[in-house]
Amino acid sequence: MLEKTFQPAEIEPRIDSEWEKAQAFKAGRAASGGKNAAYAIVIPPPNVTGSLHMGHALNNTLQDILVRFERMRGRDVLWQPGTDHAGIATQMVVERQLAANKQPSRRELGRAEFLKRVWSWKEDSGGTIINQLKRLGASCDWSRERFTMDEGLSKAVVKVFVQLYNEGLIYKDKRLVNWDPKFQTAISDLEVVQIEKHGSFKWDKMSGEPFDAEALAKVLAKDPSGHLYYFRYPLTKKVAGYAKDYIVVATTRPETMLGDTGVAVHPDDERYAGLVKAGAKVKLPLVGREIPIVADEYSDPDKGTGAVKITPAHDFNDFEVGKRHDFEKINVLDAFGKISGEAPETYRGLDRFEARKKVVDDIHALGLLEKIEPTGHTVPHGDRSGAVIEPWLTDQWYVNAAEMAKPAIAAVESGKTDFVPKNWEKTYFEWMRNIQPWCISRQLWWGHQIPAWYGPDGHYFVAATEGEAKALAKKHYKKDVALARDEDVLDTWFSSALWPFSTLGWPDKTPELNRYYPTSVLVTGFDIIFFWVARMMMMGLHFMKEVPFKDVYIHALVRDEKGQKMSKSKGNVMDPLVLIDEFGADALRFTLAAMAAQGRDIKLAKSRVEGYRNFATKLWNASRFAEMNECVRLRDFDPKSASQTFNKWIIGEAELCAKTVTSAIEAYRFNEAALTIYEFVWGQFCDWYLELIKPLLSGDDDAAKAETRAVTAWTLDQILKMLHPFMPFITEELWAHMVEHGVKRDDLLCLSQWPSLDGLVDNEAAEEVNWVVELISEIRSVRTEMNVPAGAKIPLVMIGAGDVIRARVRRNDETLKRLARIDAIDFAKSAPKGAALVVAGETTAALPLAGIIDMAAEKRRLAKEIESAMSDLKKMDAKLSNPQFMERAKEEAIEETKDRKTELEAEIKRFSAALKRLSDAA
RNA sequence: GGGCACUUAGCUCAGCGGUAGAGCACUACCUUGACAUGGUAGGGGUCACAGGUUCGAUCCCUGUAGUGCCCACCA
Repeated sequence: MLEKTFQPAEIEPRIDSEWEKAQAFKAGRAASGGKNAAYAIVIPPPNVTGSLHMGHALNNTLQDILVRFERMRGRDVLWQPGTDHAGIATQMVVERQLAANKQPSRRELGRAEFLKRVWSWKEDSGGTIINQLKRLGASCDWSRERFTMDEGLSKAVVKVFVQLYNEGLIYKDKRLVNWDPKFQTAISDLEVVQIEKHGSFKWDKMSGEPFDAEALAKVLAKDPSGHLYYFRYPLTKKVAGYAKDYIVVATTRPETMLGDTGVAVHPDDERYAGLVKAGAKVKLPLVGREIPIVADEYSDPDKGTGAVKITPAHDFNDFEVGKRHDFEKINVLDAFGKISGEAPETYRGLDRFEARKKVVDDIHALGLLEKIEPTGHTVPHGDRSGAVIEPWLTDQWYVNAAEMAKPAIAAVESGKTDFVPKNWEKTYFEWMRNIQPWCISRQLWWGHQIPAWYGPDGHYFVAATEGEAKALAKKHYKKDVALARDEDVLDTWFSSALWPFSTLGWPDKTPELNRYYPTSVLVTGFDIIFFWVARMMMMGLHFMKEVPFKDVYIHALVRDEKGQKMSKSKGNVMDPLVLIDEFGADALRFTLAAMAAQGRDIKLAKSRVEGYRNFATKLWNASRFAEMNECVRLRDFDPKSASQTFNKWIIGEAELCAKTVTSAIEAYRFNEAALTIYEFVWGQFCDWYLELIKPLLSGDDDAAKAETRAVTAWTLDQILKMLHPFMPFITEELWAHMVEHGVKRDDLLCLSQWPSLDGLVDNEAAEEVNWVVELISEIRSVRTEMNVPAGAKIPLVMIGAGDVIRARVRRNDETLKRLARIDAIDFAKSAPKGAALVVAGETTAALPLAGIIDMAAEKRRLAKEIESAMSDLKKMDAKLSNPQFMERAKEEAIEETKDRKTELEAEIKRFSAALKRLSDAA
């Protein structure tokens, strides 16, 4: 016997271990067939440092639905799992742990020892998220778990790097990068987040406001906070036709002036034309360097003073301007964001923000601070470190992304890869068509070390192994030399970009690679379209000559604990594991699926999860009911053999449900699929079918009873199958449980066959059941309105019933009596006196309640019914009397309107007659 | 500055060219032999606003307002 309540915590681990024992999710189980039989998804590899958050829960629930669905459809499914080494994140975790344990720091340990610690951390605690995914029910082929830094994948990374280098698609360049002074590494454009800063302080020297050093210190204490500082740069000599002996430039980053090597004005800016023509120079305050004033289109006359200071080593635009005018690039910052040796001595070693204060202070002391204006601007921050990013001049490795993007763009244009929903293509194209070189080197230790070796003169050799590099070096130098390997590692996303083929064994020609590439679909959030999807497209097309996936399903984001969308104050930040503990994995999964409408963010309400947990309980109890009534499945039961109306009806409804669910999942409309099965289970199977058949199950018609039991069992089977992708645990449990009582099953539900039902819909049966349902509902409604006690049994009189209705009533006598709480059913030509009227479609009935019911209440009810019907009728009439509607509307729309009109008229007639009778009686 | 969404019941969200839906919350009644994590019956919405297209708009188009996100720029 099933327990009375469904206990997810009790069954989930057991079911999970059964799946594992059976190796149910192993790829290649299904009968082989051609390549079309293969269905593959690679998991977006979570960080090894990660723990399951709502985004993972959603992402993996959707993948699992697809994968379980296709597995049941007989496809050979591979869901490839694994984790990402997550360069910065992991290195940070371990460094923090060292600090917490008062152990030597990373630098004190040295690279080799530190990496040993990271690996040991990874072995000990790197796998938590995998177990959390299992708790969610993710049916990955766990035997194939990969890690981006395992041997095979590292081999792929090296091969890709070397080949791209040899093809000229990877190169080394000295240019400005986004430098993170906290981690002392370069990061890519994508890892920079812009944060708005707004200043508030305003001061203008020309206004004569007093402004002393103390006031200045207060302002500066708040920086960096969005102030624009205007500095006077004195001209080296007076220029005829230019009134002042200085030029004013503005900056939000005063400390960079130490690296200024020019001033630019617009060529058409007449204010400064004389200065440019005269070849004027300024003497850079605090530094003393003489720097030129040049004309450059970059300068915008409408911004600031129209004259802009140029710091080629610390600003992306200035870098370009500097290149055009051959300005010197003076690097005034070091890797830690401190002022470097190239700046005047008094500033050296100061932190950049301390230097900022001192520069402004000193400029002010020199009388060269013209004004301070508040301004709104965005400041780049590292997405991981939160530190203010500095554009910094360094040597880094780059991928020529623009070149590699071309086939990746073409593949989406031609539909080889489709985005679902389609509008994400636009985002993809927009970024891909404006793609910048991808900086792939990181000054970290944890990651794939770049396979480049340097000779004594700095000449470098890119090769898969040190041996090969040595051979190259020998050829170059004509002798053996000592080589030093590049210290840097690759951007984590570099290895992630190879994931769809590296996990399948590439560069070896494995059977898996042949069978499962390209994969069927990638399921991911839009936040990593650029980081990951685009790069997998580029790498996949380049190395496999085929797209990595046919579809990209982009789902909504469940805003995370950072709280931008999910605000902590509202208390709507939720931990999936807590929800699983409380309501079960099935309930959480079902909730996420039901809310996964395309193109919307998901904000989760806990009550929703609770509601779907109740749904699981409902299913559980329906199964209990089946069990109690010995509804055991028959071997080779043929649903077409059913003869009872209710049975024929539910079988047909099951078919309709299965068709809708199937097509919805195929189209990635998860919410539609989930809600369809929900409605079928609760709204039809439980609310009506199980109630309708109770008389049959307790009746004496043994044949009908046997059939009904078989149909109940059969329908429950279809339900368990259809629901399984959404709620794998409870369905698997119920499926297994039935084995004891029914036909023995050899297989797990997850390996059974998806319902493919056809030709089972019986319209006559459906019509009769709909009639029964409507009549019962109407009777109940009238009972409530007439305040008939819920337990009281009352008589029912069918008014003016023809043969069809009489037959129906006879067939459903017990059902009607039971569900509408009726004690006797009679037939009459007209309603007895003092009866309440029941109208169900074309059927009229009466509840003779003389003496029980409140006549005034019944009159009010009838009047209300008439009023509402009249109002609807008016609308129908308006339509039908509109010649343009009759002329242009669709045939069905007109028919529908006419039918409705007829219906309403009949209703009004009946209600009016009833009302008249009541009034006459009174 | 460019782009993409969103605005529907008290809350969280579906939906859709032709009688507005779900979950939760709410009201009344019901411990009826599957289920109180339940049952029955209800209440609650001028589908942000203004125009337009259409026989007909919550749905399509344009605009307005508000909200959110992405990209770029920022002297």
